Amino acid sequence: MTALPTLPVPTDADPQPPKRERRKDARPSELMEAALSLFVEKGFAATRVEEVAQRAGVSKGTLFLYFPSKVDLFKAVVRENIVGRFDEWNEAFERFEGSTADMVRYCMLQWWERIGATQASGITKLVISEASLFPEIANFYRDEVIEPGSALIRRILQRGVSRGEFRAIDPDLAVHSVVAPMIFIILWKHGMGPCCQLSGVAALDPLAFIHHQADVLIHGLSAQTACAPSATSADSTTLADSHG
Amino acid sequence: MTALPTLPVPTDADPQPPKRERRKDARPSELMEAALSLFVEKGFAATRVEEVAQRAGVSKGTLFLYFPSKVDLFKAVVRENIVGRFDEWNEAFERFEGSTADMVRYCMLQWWERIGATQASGITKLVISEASLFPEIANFYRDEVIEPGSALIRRILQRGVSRGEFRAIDPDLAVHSVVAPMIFIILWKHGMGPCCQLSGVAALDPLAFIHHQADVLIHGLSAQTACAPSATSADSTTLADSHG
Amino acid sequence: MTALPTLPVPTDADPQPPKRERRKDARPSELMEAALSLFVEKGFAATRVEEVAQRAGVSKGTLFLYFPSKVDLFKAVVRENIVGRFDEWNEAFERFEGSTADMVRYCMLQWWERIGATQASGITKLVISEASLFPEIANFYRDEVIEPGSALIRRILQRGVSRGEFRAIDPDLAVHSVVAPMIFIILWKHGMGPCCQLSGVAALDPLAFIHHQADVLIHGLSAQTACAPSATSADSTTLADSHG
Amino acid sequence: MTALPTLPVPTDADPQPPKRERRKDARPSELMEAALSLFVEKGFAATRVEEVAQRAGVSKGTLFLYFPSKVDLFKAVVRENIVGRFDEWNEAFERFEGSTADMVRYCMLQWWERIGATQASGITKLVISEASLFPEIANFYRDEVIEPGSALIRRILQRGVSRGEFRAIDPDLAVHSVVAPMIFIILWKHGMGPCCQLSGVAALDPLAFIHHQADVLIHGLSAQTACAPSATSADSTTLADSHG
DNA sequence: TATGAATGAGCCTTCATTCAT
DNA sequence: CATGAATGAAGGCTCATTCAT
Repeated sequence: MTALPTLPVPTDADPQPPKRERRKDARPSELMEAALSLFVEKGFAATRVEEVAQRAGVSKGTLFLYFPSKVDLFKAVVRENIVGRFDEWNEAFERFEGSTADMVRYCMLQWWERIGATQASGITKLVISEASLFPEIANFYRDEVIEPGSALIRRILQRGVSRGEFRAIDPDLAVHSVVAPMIFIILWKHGMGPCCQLSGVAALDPLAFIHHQADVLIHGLSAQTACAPSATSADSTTLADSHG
Repeated sequence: MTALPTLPVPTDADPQPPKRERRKDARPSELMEAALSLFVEKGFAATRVEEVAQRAGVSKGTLFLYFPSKVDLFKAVVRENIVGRFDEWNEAFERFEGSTADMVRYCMLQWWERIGATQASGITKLVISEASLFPEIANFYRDEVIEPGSALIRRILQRGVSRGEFRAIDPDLAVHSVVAPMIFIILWKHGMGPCCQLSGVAALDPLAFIHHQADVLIHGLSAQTACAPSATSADSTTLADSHG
Repeated sequence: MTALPTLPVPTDADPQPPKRERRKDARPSELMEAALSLFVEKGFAATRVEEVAQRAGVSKGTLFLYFPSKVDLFKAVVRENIVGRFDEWNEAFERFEGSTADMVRYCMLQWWERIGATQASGITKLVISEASLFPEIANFYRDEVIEPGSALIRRILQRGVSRGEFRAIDPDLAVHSVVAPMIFIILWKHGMGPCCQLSGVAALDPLAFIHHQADVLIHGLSAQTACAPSATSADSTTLADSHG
Repeated sequence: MTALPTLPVPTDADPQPPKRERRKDARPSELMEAALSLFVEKGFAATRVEEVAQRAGVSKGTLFLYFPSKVDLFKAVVRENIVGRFDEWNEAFERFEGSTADMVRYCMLQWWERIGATQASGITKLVISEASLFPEIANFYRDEVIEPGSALIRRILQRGVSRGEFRAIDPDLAVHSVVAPMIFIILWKHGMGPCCQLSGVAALDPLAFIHHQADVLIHGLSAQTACAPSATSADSTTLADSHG
């Protein structure tokens, strides 16, 4: 501790002018990464391109060297983060030999690992939030993500029904039962979560919730249930209607 | 299940449009109504105050007579439309004598009738989408809606567990199982739905889905299930890991 | 001269903040007038909208209240200053009973009074200079100004030929002989003139030149010329060709 | 008229394009050539340096290796292309022994061949269009081209008057009568012509017009005219006034 | 010397907000 | 109170110019 280093200690205010680096290959992904986090955080309109450039460590002009416009940047971010993992998952589905219940749980966990827990989940939040402003994006997302994703889940559920593991539920409705918790997690993660401290009941541990939800779902779809809910269901519907 | 609240429900939208007789008392709410639909549709940033004024049938200047700024208008819209019906619903819960399964279903249907199917559902979409830009609003929403709502649902689920109707699930997690489909419905209704034609698997009939989801949920939570999912759960985790 | 006025002498730096005046009707023409002079002076691209607004005594935003874009402002300026005086002139032509020589001179002088000497002449300079950037404008100008103007002049010249006052010249070529000096005057007036002091031979007195040119033109077209230029013409052509 | 200058005229454009062998000596002129055509076509402001570089087959950076700035490039282009052939033409004038009428026609045709029909004519268009933005250029052009050119034409006309071939016109005014059609041709060629199809009366055949204009001019200036235009002139002025 | 990625000042345009009427 | 013309700060985008390679 006696001999203090006399090397010029870098002060907070960086004295050297920002080096003008030439890194053509790295720029687009750097910019998209910066854009992704800002878009997710603040929405499309409230994100300024200069801020994106700043976060990527380049100037405003550089951004426009790689993306013709802010909208194009947005589209690129969406495209980049939507990797068609459905082929891979479809293949896994074909080879899978265990119970459909296991398959459902496996699917949800995989989704969490590959999508939910990553930055890519921000895209979903983004698309849902800005859908009305970018119908083109929304349609693109529907075609590339929603439809194939739903189709895969539907096939899994259908398998369960066909093999007598699941009750004879409407697969089109059941698909949403699988998707809903995922959307829920994403929105909590990117919407309410970061900005207001959610404690107690409102707090959300994504992985725990996924496991729980898988349990509930599998139980709920299972053919081996003793109770007969149909009568109750009819009653409550009547009740509801009487109030409508 | 017998005694259902038949309180006179105040309809939100005044049926006769008072075009001629324009009381200034009505202005704020007319403006907020116009603002709500635009905010929900286009988000905060993309909504222009002039458009709000136009839709409310007044001039741009008049809007600022009632709301000091666009942000204040936004906050007022959210505050005004966040109606906690939880007192009413808590009361109904206390008086309810039927099965907890019925109560869960009843709850979800009521939510759909009173919130989900109305303009009020837009508020949720709004708050979730804009939460990061308005932490104050997010906190307010958490305190006024999320916390009391979650508490109510938690009490219902707890009742089921206590009375032996439901398995011994973690009520804090199960709450999300009830909320997730509602959030999902809202976001589909206000996000993807209006702007891109969702067909086939992706299409969503809210009421049908609520009924389906109630079935799945009640089955999934029911104590009368024969199968033991714990072992399966362990297996599938292993599977997931081996595949990851 | 003894009692000096003690009224507050307005200093150069206007102390009162620029009054916010409401003059909706006057704005467009004020803006177009300011724009005309600036466009003529500096060209379209080099003229900044802020400068136009400033010269018109309004803010930048106000300009866009009346003209959707800079291009639209430009188009409006052109349209506004292109007054079809051709109907009036055509009518005068029909009623004219004097010699065609008088008619030609009258035409040129009228042009100078009504167009050449006014701001409107700047439009021609503008259109010619920026034609390639605004083909739409150029076509518009051709249809609305060049074609009808040429047609009128052609009719006048044709009258001279028909009545034996003028030689049997090609009217289509002769039209340009009338137009060329006008264009020349305009370009000198708005191009070289204002920015470089032209003295001696290069100086240009528009009215004197018009009178002179009318003389030359009338003499040149006149049927009562003794000399025979055809032979000379042929010779010189041969000469020119031998050099080409 | 007999002895015409048969000097070997240096052709401007190198016929064989040296694509392969790119000497750096050629760069500046290649760049200026590219710049000239673009400046003429689109004006100074609307021409992008990158486009100039591209057309010259080099990169943007290279351009700035030879010209410090866009303005400097512009000035260089103008300076380089302003060729005063007045020494040559003055010499030809001294030696000329034919009629002044022939000399006038010869002059105009020579101008067309050497200037009007070549790229060089674009310079005039350029200078006139951009004069107000570049007063320095305008003054330079006046000194190098306008003044000597006018002086030459003035001497020719003066010769005609002195020898009794022409009437006693004001030579300073008559100079413009010679110049005006040339300016007119240039502006039509580079301004309206390329961007809007001019048909019928508005169409312009430069060479035919030059011949026609030479005829008219020579007739108009000729001393052998019988009619007395002065009285007519006075009348028409009165007419104009009474109509104005 | 030549390149072209990077820069940033400057421009057009929008829109929340103000204020004279 | 109501209006809507006027304002000006702010943001998207361009392009002349610089500089590391």
